[in-house]
Amino acid sequence: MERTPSHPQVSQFSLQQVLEAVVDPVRRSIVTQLDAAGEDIACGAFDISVSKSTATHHFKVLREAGLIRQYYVGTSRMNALRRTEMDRTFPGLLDAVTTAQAKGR
Amino acid sequence: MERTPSHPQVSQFSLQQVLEAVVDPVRRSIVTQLDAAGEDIACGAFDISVSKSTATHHFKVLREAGLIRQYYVGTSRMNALRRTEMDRTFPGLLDAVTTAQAKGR
DNA sequence: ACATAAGTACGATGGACGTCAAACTTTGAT
DNA sequence: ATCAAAGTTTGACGTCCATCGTACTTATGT
Repeated sequence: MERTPSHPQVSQFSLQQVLEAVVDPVRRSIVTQLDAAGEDIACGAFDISVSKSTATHHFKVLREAGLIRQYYVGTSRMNALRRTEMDRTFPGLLDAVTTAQAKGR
Repeated sequence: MERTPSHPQVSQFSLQQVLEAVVDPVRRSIVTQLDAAGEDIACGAFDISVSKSTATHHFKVLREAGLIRQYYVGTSRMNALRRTEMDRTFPGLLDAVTTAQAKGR
C-alpha cells in the first residue's frame, strides 16, 4: 500500500485529464459531495454505489487529474478538494460542474 | 440523408451529455474552432484529423448534446455554436473549456 | 445527362474503461 | 497476539466508443 501517493503539480494539470475525470458520474458525484461538504471526507464516507476496489480506482483518477488531494489518517484515507488550484488553472470549470449538478442536471 | 436534423431543446440539455461531448479532443477542437471563428463553419472547412465518416459522427454527438446547430446550405452542412443557450444552461462551462484550450492546456 | 462535391449510413474492428471478486497490507482496538 | 476496519492491488470481463472503408444520397456545375 503506497502511503504517500503522488499528486500532480498545478503546472501539470491538463484540461483533457480533468474532463476525463469529471465525465464519469461516480467521480463527478465524489467531487460534488466534497464541494458541498466544505470539508475533507474519508473514502468510505462517500455515498457511492460501487465496490471498494472500483472506488479506489475513481479516487486515483481524481487524484492524478489534480482534483483531489489524499492523505492518511490512521487507516482512513482522507480526500480534499483542490479547489483553489483548480480555479486558478481552469477558471469557472469546477463551478460550472458543481452548480449544474446541484440544479439537478 | 436527413435534411432537417433534430436539435434538443434547452430544457433537454444534460450536463452528462455535454461533458461526454467535450471530453473528446476532436470534438473539443471543433467547438474551439467555432468559438474562435465567431461565425458558422461548414463541416468540411474544419481543421480535423479524422475521416469524413468519423467527422460526421462527431458532429452528430455535438448536435445531440446541444452544443451546435446544423443546417444545410447547398451540399454543405453549416455548423453554429449554440453559445447563448449553453451559457444560460451551464454558466461558465463553455468559457472554461475554450479559454483553457486557447491557453494551450 | 453526367460528373463532381459534400456529407450520411452502415457494418466491422480495436482499444480503452468501468466494474467486480479475491487476496493482500496497514493500522487501530480488544 | 488477535481481530476487525479501511483501502489497495491484481487480474479478468463486458461494454462502449472512436475509427475507418465502402456504398449511398443529395445538390451543384458543366
